Amino acid sequence: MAGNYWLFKSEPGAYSYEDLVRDGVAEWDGVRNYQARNFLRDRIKNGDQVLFYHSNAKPTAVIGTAVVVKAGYPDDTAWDQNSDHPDPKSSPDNPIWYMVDIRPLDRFSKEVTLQDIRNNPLLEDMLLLKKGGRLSIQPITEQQYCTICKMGKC
DNA sequence: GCCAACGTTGGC
DNA sequence: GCCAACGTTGGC
Repeated sequence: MAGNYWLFKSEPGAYSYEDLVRDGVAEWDGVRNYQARNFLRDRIKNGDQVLFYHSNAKPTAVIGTAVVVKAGYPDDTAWDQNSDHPDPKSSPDNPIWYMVDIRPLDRFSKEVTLQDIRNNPLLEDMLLLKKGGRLSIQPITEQQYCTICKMGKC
């Protein structure tokens, strides 16, 4: 299988890996950044594998893996005024924002912290480490994915 | 809580 | 189309 690999960021206070395990399947909604939207809409496919990263956490780290179970489709929370992130410019007829569904795979027995990633020369090219690597959805390589999985002993 | 680095908005 | 102001992200 020639799927793609991604890193999804989430603030654990908003939605943690534990929440994903509890829910079983999560709609990855609320992404309001065009670059990330393009990935969600055009590139992320069923079966793609995902590293789940906790940002704004102690420590900031990759917690586990997940798999995409539904490719990009319109984010209907955008036109729900009661949602956490409504956008009046988006509508069912003309959706601006997209989301995917993911399901948890393996929780790491050891969190892979940002510092661990920095310290591994194999991972020096990751967007996460670049200045301004704030994108909440980042493409990663298979090698980067596998390296981090091994570090997390999953 | 601070602040650097971005993205977005809006006046012109 | 430029760019200043503003909001957000996210590490520390």
